[in-house]
Amino acid sequence: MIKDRELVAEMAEDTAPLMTLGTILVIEDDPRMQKVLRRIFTEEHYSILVAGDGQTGLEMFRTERPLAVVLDLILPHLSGRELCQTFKNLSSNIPVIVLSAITEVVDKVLLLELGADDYVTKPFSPRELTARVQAAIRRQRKPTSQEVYRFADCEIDFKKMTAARSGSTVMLTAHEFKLLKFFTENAERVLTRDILLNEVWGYNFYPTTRTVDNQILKLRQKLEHDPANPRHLLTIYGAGYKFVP
Amino acid sequence: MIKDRELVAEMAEDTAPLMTLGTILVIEDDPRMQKVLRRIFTEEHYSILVAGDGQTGLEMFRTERPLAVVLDLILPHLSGRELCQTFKNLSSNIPVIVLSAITEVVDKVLLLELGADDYVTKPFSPRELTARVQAAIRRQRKPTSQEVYRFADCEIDFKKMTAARSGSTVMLTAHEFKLLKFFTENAERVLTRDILLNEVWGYNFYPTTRTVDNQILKLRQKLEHDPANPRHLLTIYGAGYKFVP
DNA sequence: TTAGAAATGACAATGGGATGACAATTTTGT
DNA sequence: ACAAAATTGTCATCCCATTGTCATTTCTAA
Repeated sequence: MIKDRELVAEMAEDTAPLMTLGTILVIEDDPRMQKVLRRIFTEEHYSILVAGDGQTGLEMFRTERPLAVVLDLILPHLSGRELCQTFKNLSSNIPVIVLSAITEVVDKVLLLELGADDYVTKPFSPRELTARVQAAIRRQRKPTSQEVYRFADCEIDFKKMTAARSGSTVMLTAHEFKLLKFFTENAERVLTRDILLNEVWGYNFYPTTRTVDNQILKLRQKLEHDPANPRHLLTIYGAGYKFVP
Repeated sequence: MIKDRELVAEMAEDTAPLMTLGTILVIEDDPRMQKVLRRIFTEEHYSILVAGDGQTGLEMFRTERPLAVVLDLILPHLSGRELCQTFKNLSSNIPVIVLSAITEVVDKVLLLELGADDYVTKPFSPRELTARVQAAIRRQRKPTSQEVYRFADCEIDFKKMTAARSGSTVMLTAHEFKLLKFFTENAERVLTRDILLNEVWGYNFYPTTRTVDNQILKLRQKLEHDPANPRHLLTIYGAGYKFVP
C-alpha cells in the first residue's frame, strides 16, 4: 500500500501538477534551505519561486505576483529588514513571513513594526511554517469572512455552522462545514482532491479519495436542489471539483 | 499494429530528431558512460553535448547555453566540485545534476552546498536520471503564476480551468487544459507529437499519434474562431504543432 | 503540372477509467 | 456504551480519451 503511494508520487513528478493553490516567493540564500522550502511548499500544492538575494527577489515580485513572501533575514547585499519594508511599500498587504535563526530573535516587536506579518524561528517544522504562511494568506484575503454567505437560494451561517436552502435550515457536520467554507473561499476555482485533502482534512492524512467524493455527495444532498444534477458543486472530470455560486 | 509502433521507434533512433526540448550538457570522461547518457537523453527528446573534461565543458557552456548540466564528479584536471561552483557562479540558476559513485556519497550536504540541484548515485536507472533532470529543469522554469493568459480575443483562466473566446466561456477537460497550458508555456515553438506525449501525457511509449491530433482538434473547436483555418494552434506539416498568440 | 505517397483533419464508436451512489465498517464524541 | 459521523468497499453508470476509418490536404518526384 505504501509502495503504491510512493510509486504514484514518483510518477506524478513526471508531469507538472495540474493545479496549484498559487505562488509563493521565497528569498533565501542557503541552497540547502532552498531545497527544503521548495519541497515543503510543493507538497502543500503551492508553486514556488526562489530568489537567492533581495534584488532578484524584488524583480520576481514585480513580474509574478506571489500570494506571499517568505524571507530569510540574513541575506547578502540587502538587509532583510530593508527588504521587508520595501515589500510592504510596494504592496502594503502582501503577507511577509520572516525566517530567522534563534539567535537573532532579538526583537519580535521590531519585526512586526517593519511590516512582517509573522515570523518563524529556525529550526522549524514544515507544518509550523506552512501553517503560518497559510494563516497569513487567509488573513489577508478578503476583509474577513462574512458571518453569512449567500448564493442562489442558499444561506450559510458561519457562526451557527448551518446552511439554509429556501428557508429550511440544515445542520452541517464539522467536515461538511470545513469543506463548504473552503469552497466558498475559493469559488469558481477548480480544486483537486489532493488540494482538498490537504486543506480541509489536514496535511499528512491520506484516506482514499472516496472520502472526498462522499463528503461532496453529502453536501450536495443538503444544498443542491437536485443532487443528481448539481448546479453549484460541480464535478470537473479528471481534475476535481469546483464551486460556482 | 504493434509492428507499426516498433517501426516508428526504430526509425526514431537512427534519424536525428526533428525537434528537441533543448540541450543538456554532459561532463563525463568515461566513453561508455557517455554513450549511455547520450542514448538516455536522446530518447527523452533532448539534444546532448558531451565534454570529456571540465575545460571543454565550460567552453561549451558559454557558447551553447544548455538547459541543464549533468556532471560526473570524478574528472581529470579540474575537480568536479570546483566545476559545480563555477557553473553556479556563471549562471546562478542553471540546474546542475551531479553523478557520483556510491562510495563518495560521503556527504550529500557538501554537494548541495556547492550549488548542485540534485545528485544521482551510480548505478542509476535511466528513468531515475531523466526524472531528476526534468524535475530540476521544470523547477527552474518559472511557474505560470499568472491567473489569466490573454491572446487575441481569448482568455485562459488557469484557476478556473476555463477558456473564453470573445466573452463566452468554455470548460476545458483535464487533458485539454494541460495541453493548452504547455502550449502557452512554449509559445512560438514547434512541438512534435513525441514531445507533447512526453510532457503532457507522461508517456514514454508511442500510442498512435491520432491521440494528439484529436486533442488538438478539440482545442481548436473550443478556441479557434474558424477551427478549419486555425490561426493560433498551427499545424507544422511533417513536424508537429505550434502555438502562436 | 500532375500523380502518387504521406501526413493531417474529421468524425464515429468503443473501451477504460473516473465518478456517483449506497451499504458496511470503523472511528469519534458525548 | 451509544449515537452520529467519517471512512472504506463495491458496483453501476457515465464521460471522455483513445482508436479506427476515411476524406482531405500537403509534399515530392516524375
